[in-house]
Amino acid sequence: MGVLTIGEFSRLTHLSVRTLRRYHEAALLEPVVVDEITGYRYYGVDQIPTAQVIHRLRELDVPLSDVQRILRTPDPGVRAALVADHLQRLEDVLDRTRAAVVSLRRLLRPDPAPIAVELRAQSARTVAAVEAVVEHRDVSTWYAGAMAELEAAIGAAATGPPGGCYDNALFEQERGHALVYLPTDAPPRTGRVHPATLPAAELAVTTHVGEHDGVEVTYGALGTWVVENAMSVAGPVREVYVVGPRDTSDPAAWRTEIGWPVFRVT
Amino acid sequence: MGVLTIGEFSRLTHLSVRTLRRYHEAALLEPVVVDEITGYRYYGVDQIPTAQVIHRLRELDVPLSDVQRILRTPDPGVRAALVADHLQRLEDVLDRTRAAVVSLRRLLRPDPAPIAVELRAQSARTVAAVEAVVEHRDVSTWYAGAMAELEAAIGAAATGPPGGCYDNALFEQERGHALVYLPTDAPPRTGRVHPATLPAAELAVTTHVGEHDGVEVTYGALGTWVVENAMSVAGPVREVYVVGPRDTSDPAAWRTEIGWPVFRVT
DNA sequence: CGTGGACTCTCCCCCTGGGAGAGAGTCCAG
DNA sequence: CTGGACTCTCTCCCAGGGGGAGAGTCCACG
Repeated sequence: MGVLTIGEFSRLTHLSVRTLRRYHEAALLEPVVVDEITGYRYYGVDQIPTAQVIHRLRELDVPLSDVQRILRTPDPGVRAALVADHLQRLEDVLDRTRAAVVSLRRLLRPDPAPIAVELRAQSARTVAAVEAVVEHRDVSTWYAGAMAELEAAIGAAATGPPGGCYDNALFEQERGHALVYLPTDAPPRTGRVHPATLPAAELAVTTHVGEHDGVEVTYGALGTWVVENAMSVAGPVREVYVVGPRDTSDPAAWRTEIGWPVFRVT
Repeated sequence: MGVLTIGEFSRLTHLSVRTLRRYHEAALLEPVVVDEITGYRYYGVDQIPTAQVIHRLRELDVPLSDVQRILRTPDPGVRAALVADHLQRLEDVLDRTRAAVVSLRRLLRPDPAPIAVELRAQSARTVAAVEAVVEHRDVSTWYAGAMAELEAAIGAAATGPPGGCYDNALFEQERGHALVYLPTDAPPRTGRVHPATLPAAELAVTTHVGEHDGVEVTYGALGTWVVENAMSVAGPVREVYVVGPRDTSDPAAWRTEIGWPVFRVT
């Protein structure tokens, strides 16, 4: 009478018995009754909607811990916000997927267009910057926010195109230090914006043309050039968005200057 | 000279040292030289593009084994086909994601609209069918192909709307048996199309209105009804696409009849 | 009132694709 | 020649399950 064995509940919810046991263990979906002697789990019909919510969230790759947090939230408004948050994250994943596809297509094209590389002794410069340790997957969101803040603080007082400086760890591991800047004569200190000094460095510089998504391919070509010219790379890479979405909405016209700190090897 | 330690190669490719070691172990990306005494790995500059391809494929969640297959394929055409295959799979994932979002929104709506359920003693019927054991994620693709084949074989001779019969395992585990059919008087046997008999069953039937994506919610409601009426569910579920994309392109008008085999419990 | 088959329990090991750290060995520039 | 940076292998950990073994339980039918 309204009480179901795990097998019945499994059939009704399209969740496997094993998965239900795991959800019990994770305190995500607890049976209404657990027989103390036999250990048998018994579920109630009213748990079906909850099970379905879990099922859908899992299909969206929401971690179990976050599912739990969502379920434990009583306020429907807050709950909807949490879900919306995850949907936003899904959007980001989608963006990265698109970027990877673009890169991949470029990589599979048989013509490795030669690139022009220039060695440049970059002296130190002070700029208005926003910096943080960010997750790799959040970079694009973070960049948008940081750049908006910079634009608001500097705006027309910028003395050149924006740029960024990204730690290697950001690419290799899940998180790393990132800094974006706008050059200006008197960097203010408001909100996250503050003055920062980009240290002097010997840079190998090349220009990537087109959407930013395919930039990894150019990185590879630049790296190859560096090695073949008896040098090695170091330090955080630098990018200057010479022509970007600020300037034109046509991605094909975008130009990104990539600078990689190098040092001569014997 | 053109030979890089793992650390240098890591910096150039934006793959972590650990990951490079794993790719070596998996025979995905083997260093050009491995020092027999020290075990040090040394990579060549010419391996950078390969590393980048791996990196992008992994971002698209292509399993390492498939990455290996792609890399081992010498013919660029075949290779492009393999990649296209994975991009298709990505599309499917996207579809499922969309479906999950739709379901989720429906689930989070506070009004659980009551459903009309009818108990029906369905007698056995013979139909023209296509059946297979399919992966859950491939269901939609498979369905489209199977239904196209059925339409080609039966076409106007169909005596009713198409339907399907899906094993529980298809939902609970990763794969399961699926059957789609078109009713007709004299089922032919061509290609994958063959006559099949849907066994007699006592069905609890309800109608799901709207896109098929939200159907799981209706399943839950139907299951609840069944249990609350002192019955239990069994066997593979049956769906009849009473009004579907065959009939109108307006998803809001689609009607799917869901039939769940039931039996009375004492 | 048995009993047999279906169901369920727990426990352990497996998978993928990594991350973290220990402890020892190696490379090379100053 | 020495110290610091780098690299080696090894083991353990994570999520989110799948698979199976071996034992215990439930229940309908005879």
